[in-house]
Amino acid sequence: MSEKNIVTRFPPSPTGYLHIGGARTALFNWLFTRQKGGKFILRIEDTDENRSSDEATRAIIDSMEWLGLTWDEGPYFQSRRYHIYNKVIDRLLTAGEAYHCHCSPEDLEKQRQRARERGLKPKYDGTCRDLGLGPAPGSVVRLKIPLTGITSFNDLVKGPRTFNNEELDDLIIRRSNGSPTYHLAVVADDINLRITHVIRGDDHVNNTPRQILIYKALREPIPKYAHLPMILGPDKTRLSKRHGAMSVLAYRDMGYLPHPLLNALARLGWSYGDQEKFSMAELIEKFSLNNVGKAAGVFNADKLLDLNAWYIRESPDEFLTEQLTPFLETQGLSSPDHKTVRKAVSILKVRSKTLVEMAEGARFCLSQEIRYDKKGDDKFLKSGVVDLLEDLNRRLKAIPEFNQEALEKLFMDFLEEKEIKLRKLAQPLRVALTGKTASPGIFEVMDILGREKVVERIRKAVIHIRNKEKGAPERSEA
RNA sequence: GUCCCCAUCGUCUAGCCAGGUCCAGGACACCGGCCUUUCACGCCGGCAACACCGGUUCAAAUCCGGUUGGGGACGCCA
Repeated sequence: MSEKNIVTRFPPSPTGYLHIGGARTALFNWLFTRQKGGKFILRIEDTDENRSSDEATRAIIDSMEWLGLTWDEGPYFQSRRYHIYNKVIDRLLTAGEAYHCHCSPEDLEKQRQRARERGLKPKYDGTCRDLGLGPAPGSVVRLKIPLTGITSFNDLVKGPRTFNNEELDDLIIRRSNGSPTYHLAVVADDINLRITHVIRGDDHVNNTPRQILIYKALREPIPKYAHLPMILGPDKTRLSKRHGAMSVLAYRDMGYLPHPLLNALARLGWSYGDQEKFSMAELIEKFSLNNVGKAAGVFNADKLLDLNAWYIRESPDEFLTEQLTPFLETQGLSSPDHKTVRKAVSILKVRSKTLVEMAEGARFCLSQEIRYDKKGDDKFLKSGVVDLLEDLNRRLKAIPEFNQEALEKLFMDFLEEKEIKLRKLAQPLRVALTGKTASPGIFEVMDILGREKVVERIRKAVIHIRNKEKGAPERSEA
């Protein structure tokens, strides 16, 4: 098979948001396909009307778009393709590969119960298999699975797999309400869309022989399979809602960039020697199913955070400024002053692990009012620094140029004259200007605020200290 | 219960297929130190694993068997 003809698909069911497990499956399909120059298809498996929703579909598509996992065809919706499935089921019926079954759900439950009691695998006992029954209200269609023999395939991740057909039972392919079941719809669609490689979660390994048997009954070529190990929660159990923020959109809203998320996901299960960081181009170039591990893994949120911080540090200011905009808005800090935002980004990016943090960090220069942190207020805004601050303010008003270079010079002279260390002045000043004890460098802070705001905030801090002392006489120093 | 699969630091993993170069390497986290105007960044150092038991072999993280632990499948869900 020419690699150019490779076709893969990502088939989420819209029963909830896209979580990181699904995102990783999508990513691996996407990387594999982009590397080979093939076609990647998005297909929405919404045959379960009760559990599917438009919101979920929307969330999945938004997630894929945000991640940049572009698809070449689709999205196809299974709910609109019943004609395809019906045709396939009829073909199976006509060929004698499938049959009508009149057993009721209650009968089946009893059968399963009995099998369990005898220590056997619960499966359908084949009551209607050779009865030659026709369709009837409440009846279903089942596939005739070979009673003996084996079904095997070579998994691109896990190696050769072989299953005894005796372990399988005659699966239902058409429900009593006429709709196709999952296995039938998947196979019919994969045939229809000419899928060549099925890359999916580990939980489908045991489904694979059933699906292969449908292909065989149809005499259709069987695709190649690659089963990815599961992603587990921190408690090593299957990922679920109780594991907290696992939705792709939640990561977006927490201020993560798509690239580090993808990078982290890629390294969960796949590796390329000791390399940890990959550009998207490298990921596409270096990805290989051969290097996907077999063991399930736990998603390492700390590592993602570190990666995110690293990508923020490395990203161009302009790009980050753009990315930051929605986060400023949600914090009520939106500013038309693009230059200030960009300047803030440039000094904040080295100390922001997420865009949320960055937006928070930009507060001091985008908000008119600042509030003093209790801790910083108590510790640094004390009467002892009033003279210092007032003196400093006089000089700040007087210098001709208000920029970092001039400020550093002014401070050097000032500190020498007062015979104090910079830290002695920087911390109270930092609290006065930003409200916090931690911020970018004090000269950067002053530079970005500009003379007017700096002078004003120092003035306010002095007033604040005086009021404080007046209201509650200072206790003896500890 | 039945069947299938998996197993290296707390976590992600390299090494395993082609046994010796591994008293096991990297990353995150954590703990020290340096730098320093705070917070970060950066740099240096540290802690920490071959699940267990047998076998094969001159030699096993690597091959084989079993035990234990974990996961998955067994739906008219996907």
